[in-house]
Amino acid sequence: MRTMQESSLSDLNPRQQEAVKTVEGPVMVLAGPGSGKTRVLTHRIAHLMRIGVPPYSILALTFTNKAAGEMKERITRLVGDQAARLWMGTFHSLLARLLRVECEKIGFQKNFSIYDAQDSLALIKRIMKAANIPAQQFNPAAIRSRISGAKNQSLSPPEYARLATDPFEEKTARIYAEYQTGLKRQNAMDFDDLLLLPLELFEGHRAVLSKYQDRFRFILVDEYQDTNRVQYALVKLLGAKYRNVCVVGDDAQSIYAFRGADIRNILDFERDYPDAKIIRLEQNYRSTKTILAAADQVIKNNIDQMRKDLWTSNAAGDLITVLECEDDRQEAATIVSLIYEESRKLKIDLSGFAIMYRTNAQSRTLEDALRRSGVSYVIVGGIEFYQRKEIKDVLAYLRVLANNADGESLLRVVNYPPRGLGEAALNRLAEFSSDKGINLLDSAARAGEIAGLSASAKRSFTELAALFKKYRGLSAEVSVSELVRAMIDEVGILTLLKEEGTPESMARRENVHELLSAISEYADQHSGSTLEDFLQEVSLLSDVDQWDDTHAEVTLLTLHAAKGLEFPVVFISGLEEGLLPFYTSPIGPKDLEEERRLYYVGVTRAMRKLYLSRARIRYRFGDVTFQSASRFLDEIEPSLVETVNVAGRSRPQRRMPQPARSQVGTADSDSRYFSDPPAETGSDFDQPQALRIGGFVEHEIFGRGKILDLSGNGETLKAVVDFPEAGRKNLLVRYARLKIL
DNA sequence: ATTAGGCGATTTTTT
DNA sequence: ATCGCCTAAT
Repeated sequence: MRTMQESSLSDLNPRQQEAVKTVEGPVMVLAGPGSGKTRVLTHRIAHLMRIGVPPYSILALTFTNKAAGEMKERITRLVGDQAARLWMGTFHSLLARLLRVECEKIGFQKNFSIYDAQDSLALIKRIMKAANIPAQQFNPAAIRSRISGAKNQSLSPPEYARLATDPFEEKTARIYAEYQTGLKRQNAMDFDDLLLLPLELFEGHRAVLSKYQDRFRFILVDEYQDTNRVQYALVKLLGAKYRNVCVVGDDAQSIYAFRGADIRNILDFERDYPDAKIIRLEQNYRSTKTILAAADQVIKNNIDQMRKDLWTSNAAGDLITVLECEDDRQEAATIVSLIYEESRKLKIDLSGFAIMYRTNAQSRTLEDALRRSGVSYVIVGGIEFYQRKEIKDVLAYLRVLANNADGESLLRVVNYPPRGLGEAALNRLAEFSSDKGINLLDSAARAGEIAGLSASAKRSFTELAALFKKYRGLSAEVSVSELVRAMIDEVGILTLLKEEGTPESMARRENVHELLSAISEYADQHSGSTLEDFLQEVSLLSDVDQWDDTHAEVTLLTLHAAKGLEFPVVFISGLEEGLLPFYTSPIGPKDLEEERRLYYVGVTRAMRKLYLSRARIRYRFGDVTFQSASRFLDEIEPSLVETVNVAGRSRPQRRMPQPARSQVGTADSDSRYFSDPPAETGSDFDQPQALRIGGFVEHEIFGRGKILDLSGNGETLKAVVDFPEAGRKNLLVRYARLKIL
């Protein structure tokens, strides 16, 4: 859609124009996939500004920061630089911004920390340990997700406790209560609090609410189908005075019920605003007739939906191709060879291709095949930069610096680098801190008073506390990036990693350097910004936000991450019962419908060509499993589909057109797309790329090495490899990402 | 009392 | 690959 002109309203169809021009009063836009929803939103905002609405009176809530950034760019092209003053971003990031200003009214300090799921889980585990609740019996992760669920429905701990029926819920209720006080004590909020606390703020302080109601006279919400009840309540409150609320969404693309998204939000909109104008966008500009028809055949199996009649004037296009493969490796290899083929046929570069899957675990096999063939790719999500351990360690230091009360972050780094502070010493510290009612860092500063600590532990604690005090004092004098560099230098993380001297530690060191540059860059680009600003920004980055789509690379992503995106050619892999739809026990109708919507989202990402693939044998949870075809494959009429039985071919390479095996002169001679034929698994001698003792492999970090021994098989296959550079390593083949030479 | 190193379990989707 | 948990070494 980016290619379309954006300059004039006359390029919009009548429905879109209506959605743009109806600026007064409540509006709900039901926008089918590819119906130009983003264009409508950008034009609507530009239109508001053109008729004299100041940018800071417009609140535009998007699903990702990336979407907000792109939209801002497009609005800038329409109306100029004043677009920069729009309040546009995710619920989480805009409300975090609002809380920075207002949080003291609800008992937080402005420098509050934002805890991600990992931080929350650490806190929950700590609480459970202190309360002697066995983690084997009560899974901390399950408890965390229950607590999050409760918060998404804005149930307070006492309310949740009242509703608890079984022992698990009773335990959860108790932990939930302690969790909330723990967060507050540490001046920290989790993701859910970023929504919930503003709601409490508005409900408890009508003057504050009134201020923001007057401020945000025009409210727009994108991806409305995936908002939860708290978000719904926030929009309702903020919009109550002027009622200029415009929500845009598609019930058929609601895929976050597991996270609290509530379809009632769409239905209740009509109830809350009986005079709401409902506008349907049903013309699709994205996909071929074939793809759109298939999508419609899929979604009409859902009973729970608002029917839409989507149509397109695009060409009929190619049939949808279903690939039936022997196993997951063959599936991956087939996809790779088809990418090669299609990119030549359609004359598009690798950025036009996406491979989608239901679970992150599926990416590994696909990555292997891509890497073997020298096809460059990016993964959206997975282990991203800001999730890496060394990055989180450095950020934890910065978070304590910004917010001394942040105990979770302090505990993360209290003994990294090793300072001789183990469990026993930390227990004493925690005890002291709760006795005195002061935070952990202040307790550390007074470690001398703590009975039962060794002299060396006392010294370590006070030195650590002094370190934070010193840099806190410096923060007024030097720039953020100087401050951070000096502190990390003194802490000695870089030296520690250097001394370790392994290739992994060198890579980690690189990452830390990269983080330091990122901070400098941020400080340069945002003059007057503080450490808190930077930390807030990185805490709220989503997977898609971190996706750099400027390179010619194949994109790998989950179906969830694919929302809002489009690609000329889409592969959806793993169309198997249990995987897509995903289930481990018999699936209920509600869950099945959500799985179907997820599938629908994937199908409707495709512009020109859609491939659906499945494998008969898949390695899952360390076992070989026999997979049957997904019921979703049967939901598309046979007339729209051609089925290729890759597995059944005696010589798969014969029919599946192959690029030359030698990587000589294709048109784009500098990119080596392909080096191996699709793997035929099952027999012993057809695996030239199999690991064998005495063979050579290459590891991303360790470099080249020789295989000394192999043991186990399948998921548990282990290899002993001698690397001249890095020494002898015991590797789990499944994770080591070895390239066979 | 702390730490390093080995072993087993673990994977639905995520702001 | 990473985490928690265990044991042996310091």
